[in-house]
Amino acid sequence: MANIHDVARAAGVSISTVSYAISGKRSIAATTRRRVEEAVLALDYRPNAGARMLKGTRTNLLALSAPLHAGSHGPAHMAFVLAVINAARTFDYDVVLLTQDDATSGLRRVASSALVDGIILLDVSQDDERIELVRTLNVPTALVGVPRVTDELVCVDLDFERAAELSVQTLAAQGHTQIGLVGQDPLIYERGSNFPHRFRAAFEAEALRLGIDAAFVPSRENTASVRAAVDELAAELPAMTGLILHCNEPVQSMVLEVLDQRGIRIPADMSVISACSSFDTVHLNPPLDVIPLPASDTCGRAVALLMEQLSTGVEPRVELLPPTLVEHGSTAARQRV
Amino acid sequence: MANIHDVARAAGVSISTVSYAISGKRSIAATTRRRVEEAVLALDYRPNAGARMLKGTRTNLLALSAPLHAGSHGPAHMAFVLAVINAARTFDYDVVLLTQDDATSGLRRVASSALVDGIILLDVSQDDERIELVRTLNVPTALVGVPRVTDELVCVDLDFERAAELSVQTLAAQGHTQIGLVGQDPLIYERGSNFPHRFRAAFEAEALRLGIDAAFVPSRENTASVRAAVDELAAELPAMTGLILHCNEPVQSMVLEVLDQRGIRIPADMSVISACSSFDTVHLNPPLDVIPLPASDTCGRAVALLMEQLSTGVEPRVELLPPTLVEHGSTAARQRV
DNA sequence: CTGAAAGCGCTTACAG
DNA sequence: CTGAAAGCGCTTACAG
Repeated sequence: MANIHDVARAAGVSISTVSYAISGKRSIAATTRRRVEEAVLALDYRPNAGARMLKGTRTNLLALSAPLHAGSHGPAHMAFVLAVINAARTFDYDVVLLTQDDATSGLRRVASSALVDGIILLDVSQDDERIELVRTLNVPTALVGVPRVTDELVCVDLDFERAAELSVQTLAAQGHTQIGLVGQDPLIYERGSNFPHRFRAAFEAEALRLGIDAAFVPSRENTASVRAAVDELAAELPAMTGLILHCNEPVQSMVLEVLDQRGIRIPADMSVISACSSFDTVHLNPPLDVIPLPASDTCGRAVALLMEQLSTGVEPRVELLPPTLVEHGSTAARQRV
Repeated sequence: MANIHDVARAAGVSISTVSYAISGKRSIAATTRRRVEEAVLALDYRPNAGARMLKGTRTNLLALSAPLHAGSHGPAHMAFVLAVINAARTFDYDVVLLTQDDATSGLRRVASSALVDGIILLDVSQDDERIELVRTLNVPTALVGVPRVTDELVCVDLDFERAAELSVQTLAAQGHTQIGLVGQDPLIYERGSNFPHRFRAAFEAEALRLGIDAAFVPSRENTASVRAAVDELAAELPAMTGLILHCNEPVQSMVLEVLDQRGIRIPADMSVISACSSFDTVHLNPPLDVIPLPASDTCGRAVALLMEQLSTGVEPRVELLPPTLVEHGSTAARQRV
């Protein structure tokens, strides 16, 4: 593999000129620059990553902590990982993926060996063990998700409270007076993941505020559990005509299947909103109105804030992205009976 | 962050002694070693990753190329990524995950900057563009999957041909004479992914050899497509009593749902085998006999062979792991009518 | 059993 | 506009 000396020799310049020509950190005569560029191309030169790291500038590597928990949903998980990697690449960063159960030891390892310039934490729970660690690590960090205590942290997430309110308001404005919510796997609530709680609490508060009868049930990812969940909602809310789905893709799909089996038509008999979904709801049958959870937006913003920390610095903050509702015809004004 | 000089000072030894005490590459007096270990612990010292890389020994980083294609199945994909990371960690390696569409540029980047010691290629297609690249890169590489031309490559995979034969043989031995195969998403066949073709071809060849009537249909991941697939098989094989599922988890689940709706009981009316599945089929309803596709085995073996290349060297080879059948009661001898 | 020193390949003040 | 040189933090022959 060619090194900077090879390039310098080929271009007939010193190694500092090569370095500056590549980094652009000082002005170079146009002809010199061209000669260097040609040599770089001819030798397929790329600066040695270790040497760059050692000089203490940038490693161009960031750590992505994405532990896989019980109840996590593979595709959604993957979507966030991909979103972080794509965002990182736009800043010329590569990503070291840490997934081991023992999340803190991996972070400690890559941070204290100065392997990475920064850290992205995914799937943050309310009392996440990683929070305390990154406080001590002194490595720039951005979280996707909001823990209970956010002091000194940079956090990005969809505004789940607003999303819940928007869901309820939309259905309430259409005249629905009994609204059900199918939630995530119970495991996810138990583990202290923050967004399901935030969504559920805001759902119930907003329903109360608007005088809506509301009921919530979690559901596991299997047909029996989904069927039981739907039946439980129907029992609690006999006149339910509005349904909010805050669960993963297979569960949403199963809910629609169960409604179909029960002869419940969408939106004639039931208005359905898919809330905070990181997949495309037009592939569902029928396509669902959706408040998207855009992995690329939240992760992109988190990566951007991380990059800002590396350069200019960033004040600690919690950024909540405003939810929007995209209609696909699965809600309608309530039929008067 | 403490460096090796800090540790040397704290332990009252030279930096070379610190280095050797940590690496164990030469014998050290027990008391000296203890002093060094204490200093390392006290200062929370970890060698600088860049400096290690620069010395040209090991970066302790490997690149995982896992492009996400149309038709890829999220959870299965994730399972393989996780399996590689877990295996890498057992060798004290971290993983840089490359997922961009432009797979070759990422590999070129991390390889020629000497960021990684080796490369794992996932989801290899028959004429994968990455193959030619890694041949020129001169970086140890192991593939999970088998391309059309395997010269000079180290490849690991489940033996899909044997798996197909084992599926057919098992059902044939039970007296089934008409056997259907539900395959992957058509996109996956079009893209030239190798294992679906290998499985399908071996399925048809083995059926022919045993005098079994066989039919194959691909299926997309939606209920309508699955229903159509099942009906097509039933039309082609009116006396079908054996069914092999070589498709992702949701599709397998939908097939079972459709069979249930059609009043077809498992295994009384239909013996079903889940082939090369990377998920747990006991959660299906009913649980299915399965030939597992153990991501941890194939990926673990690929990583192990990569590590061998880094030390002793490895002859190019194609290692096909033998399939096994795990019974869960979804097959039975054919009912004579 | 241990230490002094070279050198990995860069980046960046320092000089001109 | 360009070059010579220091130095980042290690590992590893070389010496003793």
